[in-house]
Amino acid sequence: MGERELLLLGMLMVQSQHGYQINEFIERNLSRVTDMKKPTAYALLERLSQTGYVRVRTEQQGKRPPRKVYSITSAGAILFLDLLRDNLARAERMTFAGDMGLMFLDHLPREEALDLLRQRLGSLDAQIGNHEQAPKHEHGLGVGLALEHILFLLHAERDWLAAAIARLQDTAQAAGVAADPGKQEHL
Amino acid sequence: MGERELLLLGMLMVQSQHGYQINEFIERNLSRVTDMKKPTAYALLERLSQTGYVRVRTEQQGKRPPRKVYSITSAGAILFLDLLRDNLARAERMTFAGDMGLMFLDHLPREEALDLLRQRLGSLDAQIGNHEQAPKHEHGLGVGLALEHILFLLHAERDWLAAAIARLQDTAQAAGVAADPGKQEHL
DNA sequence: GGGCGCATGTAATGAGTTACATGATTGA
DNA sequence: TCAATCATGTAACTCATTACATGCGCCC
Repeated sequence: MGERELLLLGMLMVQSQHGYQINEFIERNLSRVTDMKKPTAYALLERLSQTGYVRVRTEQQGKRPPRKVYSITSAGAILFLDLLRDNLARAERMTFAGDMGLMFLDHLPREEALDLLRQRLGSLDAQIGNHEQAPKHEHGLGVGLALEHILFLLHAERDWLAAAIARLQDTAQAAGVAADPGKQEHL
Repeated sequence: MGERELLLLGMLMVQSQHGYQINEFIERNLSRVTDMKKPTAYALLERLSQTGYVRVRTEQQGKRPPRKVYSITSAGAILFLDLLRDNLARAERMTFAGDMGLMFLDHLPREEALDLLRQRLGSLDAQIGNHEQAPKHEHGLGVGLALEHILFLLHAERDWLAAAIARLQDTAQAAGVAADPGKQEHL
């Protein structure tokens, strides 16, 4: 049981909601913090209700499609706090898909590798721009913190990448064109 | 097709190897960069051989268990370069499980939340220590880069967390004990 | 003789995504 | 009248993990 149920339970701690409403909120306001998709949320809500952590009541407004309104139970509230404590105390291990490429950098001509990394830098800048124009404080303290955290890490990543590119340019000039593929046996 | 096949193909670009050897190397030297498990690697190698990207030959040394030695094919080398270019150029979107907790920070008494975050900080420090004592340059340029990258991000994360804790301590003192849970509707 | 290293996997399970399905209502 | 919004899902699939299975050789 992980972040996703923490998110759902947390939203239900604030107020009872139906699935569509939850998904809307996530898509509109939390798309930068989570990538959970709608069917996942629906399925998880269903499971949480079967395990007694949330309660469901079906509601109908006029002739619109019926809604399933979820409320958190007391067991759910306890679970929420447990998951929350655990999540706050734990530092997730970091591994990045982008590091695989880095490891095999030398299999490409240095100039091409640099071009590709510059593309990476560009798309990183785009992400940062996108984050920065997002409204900062229309959510609570916590959401603001999380958003700020991501933005901070995005900047750190950008800085590192820019520095790495610069270094690689230097060593390329210093060493001539192609590095000698001498010692293998350790990548 | 993602980082994992890039890793396997990359290792076979350097030299032909059998599965056990690959898994050993990953476990010993790349455990900080990837979390791929053995059965996954075996299964992926099998699939790569069925799709023609690698070639297998079975080998026996004395009476030890027979080995399956994998070599990359020309199609595999092309795929490797494609995956590599793609990986280098792309900036992965960042989302962190740890941000879920941050969002719901205010559901805990401020002091407890701070304690938990201090635990997170501690485990972060442990990770950093672990990384720093690892031998730096016994691998190629690329692996060194990747390792350094992770370490850098770990430090950034640590710095941010320490600052966030400090800020939360300040606002806690300034605002008295419990923040007013006034406006809901937006977490 | 007991445990670790070598070397390969299988089976069961879980988590999550994508693409699709349905059907009424509201607004331009 | 046409598209978007509301509201719920299902089915098929992919990807990866965990736990287990097997059996010989080597070293203490």
